Amino acid sequence: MRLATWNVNSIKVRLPQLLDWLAVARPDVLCLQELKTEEAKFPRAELLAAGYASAVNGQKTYNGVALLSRTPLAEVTVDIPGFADEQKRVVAATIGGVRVVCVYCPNGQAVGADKYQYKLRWFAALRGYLAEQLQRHPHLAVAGDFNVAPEDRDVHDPKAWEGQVHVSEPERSAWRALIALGLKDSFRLFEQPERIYSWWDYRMLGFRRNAGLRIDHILLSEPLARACSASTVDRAPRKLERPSDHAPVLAEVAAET
DNA sequence: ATGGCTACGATCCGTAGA
Repeated sequence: MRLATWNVNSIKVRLPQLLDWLAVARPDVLCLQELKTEEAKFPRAELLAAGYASAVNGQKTYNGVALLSRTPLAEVTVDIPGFADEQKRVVAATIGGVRVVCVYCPNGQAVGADKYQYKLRWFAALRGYLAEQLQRHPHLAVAGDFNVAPEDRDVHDPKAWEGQVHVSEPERSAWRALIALGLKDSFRLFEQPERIYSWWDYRMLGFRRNAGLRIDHILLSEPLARACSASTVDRAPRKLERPSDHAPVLAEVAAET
């Protein structure tokens, strides 16, 4: 199974690029974030024509997530059960025996802001949810935009970013609490080149300078991690005209798991 | 120099992203 995640920053604007990328990269499953679109306006028919069924948790203007799959999506659920939240950030489904949870974790805005407190509360709720999901589904993948750069090597300029939102210790601690559930960062299962990121600021020629952060991740439960043969970032879509500020992240997991 | 871009939904600016 080729599993991928991509924050498209508006499904409406990025649909042509998404369709092109699906045809070339041919993931089996793709987690999408920041649709910025309600479900009624989600391009379900266009994606179905391209060979992908979808499960959507949409929202107008902000947030919004979807799961795309070449094979049927079963047991679809939305949001984090028991966590009251107006923002549409989670959709999950079972695909080919793998439970896939697509997440768009809060940005946090700035350390100490109300949105930062919300981010930390949200991560605590996510941890509880994933603990329960792991009990039920040993073959669990959690993919999406986590808005956390786990280590300094995931940051283009750690000194400039020190203590800032996305790298602050409480955020990294929340990340490690997910890892402590028994989830593996698929990207770090392998030797990787240095300075690989998944997001670059639109401003300041961020992409050209490779001034980025690695904040989009695919977490795998231990049985899936053992079956994982590769994990990469595909920078190609970020080079196009009018790109998303995020690049897709992929993980290859052997089919028989 | 603490900005710089992009998307959205409201207008011709504010909110949000990271």
